[in-house]
Amino acid sequence: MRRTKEEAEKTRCAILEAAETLFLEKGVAHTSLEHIARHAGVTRGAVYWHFANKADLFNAMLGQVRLPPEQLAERLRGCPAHDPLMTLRELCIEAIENLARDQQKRRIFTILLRRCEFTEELREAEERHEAFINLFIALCEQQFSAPSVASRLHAGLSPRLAARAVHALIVGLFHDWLRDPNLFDPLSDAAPMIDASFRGLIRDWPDATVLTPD
Amino acid sequence: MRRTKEEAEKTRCAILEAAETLFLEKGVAHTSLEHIARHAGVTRGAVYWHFANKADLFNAMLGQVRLPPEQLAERLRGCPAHDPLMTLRELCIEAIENLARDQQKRRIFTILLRRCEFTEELREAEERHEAFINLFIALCEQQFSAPSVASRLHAGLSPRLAARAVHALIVGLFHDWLRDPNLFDPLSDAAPMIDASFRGLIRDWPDATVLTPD
DNA sequence: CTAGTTACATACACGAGTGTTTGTAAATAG
DNA sequence: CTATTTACAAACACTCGTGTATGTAACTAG
Repeated sequence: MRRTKEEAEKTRCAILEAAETLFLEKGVAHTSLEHIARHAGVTRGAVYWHFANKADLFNAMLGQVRLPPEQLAERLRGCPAHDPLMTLRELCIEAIENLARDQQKRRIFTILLRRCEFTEELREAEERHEAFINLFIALCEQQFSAPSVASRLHAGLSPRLAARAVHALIVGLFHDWLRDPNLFDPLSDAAPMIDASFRGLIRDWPDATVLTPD
Repeated sequence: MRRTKEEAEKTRCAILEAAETLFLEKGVAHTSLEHIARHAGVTRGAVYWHFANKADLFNAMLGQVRLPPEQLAERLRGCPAHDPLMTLRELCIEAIENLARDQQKRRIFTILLRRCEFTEELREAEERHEAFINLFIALCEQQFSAPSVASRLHAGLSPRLAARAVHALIVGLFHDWLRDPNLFDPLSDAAPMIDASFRGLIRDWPDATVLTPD
């Protein structure tokens, strides 16, 4: 019962969706291709037709969305040179808000953070993801290194350390919130928390009331 | 070739150590009890003698050390009521330093954060661990709720939010550093980063020079 | 209209992993 | 000194998962 091209594309999506659901539910290693196929209403034959193996399917799943590290790095790379800190601040807040808004991104990032073991077969995905993280940290450090910014760092802090601190906070917020979405509300709480972080790093960081007047 | 009691205890430890090594290296789900047994120089018979199954072995491995969330919660629960913030600050810094010093703790925490999928069989361990995290956050919030502290919070922040921010930073630092130990040096960098966080939360947080005069 | 291709389903071969059972030599209790 | 555990090793039975090979009906290009 051969399907038309668009029907084939639909089964491909169904397989990706089933993988997403089951990976999230039972973990990547504990989900077999048979599980995925059945959940998608097809057989393993279809899965092997569209994907080479589980790692390939995993990578395809990740490729569907831009995850926070990638998006942050991308947008930070092309950001205006003037007032680099404010841009960084807004990007961080947006990243958290976006994760809360985009359900699929949320599921996939949860899988990455809490539902998979980065063993040999998933090494490629891991390295790609870590590369974006490192890029973000580097760009972040670059923002803090601008002369107009570095001089405003609190005593005891270097641009390097400030960048690490910002990234750690974001990763921690992601991790915590994905574990328990009741811990805080990204839409209302992201800004004050990020601002608190910047305030601890930069000497004359403006008041929250100035940043969010309404 | 029956062993004496102390010899049996040694093989038990050898199995635990092998499990630790292999879990860290290849992930929990991707390590079989056969692997562990061989690495420990015994057969699966010995493993099944000392432990009921993989989950039991995993729990025993976790039970060997107090992980940061547990330790933080414990020490924070019995901390002196006066100057709660300084105590909290020092506990946070110590937690990061301890993780860097204690190799075993570091390996086991890495396994928990990056080398295991919390599926059904490991649910018990996960819930126990999360309980300590939630306890720490609650105690942390309690510190920020003390009248003498809450009034010093920056605008836009609640004790609740401050507690979440502190925990997120710590989790993020753990996560980042365990991923790449070159990102920063826990022994020298923990204090300035934690101080920066508190400075962003509390209005009159003292200078770094005051806290570390030498 | 038909040859070739596509999009799968089905079947097969194989290994790996688990849990259990049985065997056994040595330690230990009495 | 004998009986009974202990602390495993070895063997067994079973399931699950993978990868591949083969079958096949429908689509599609010419």
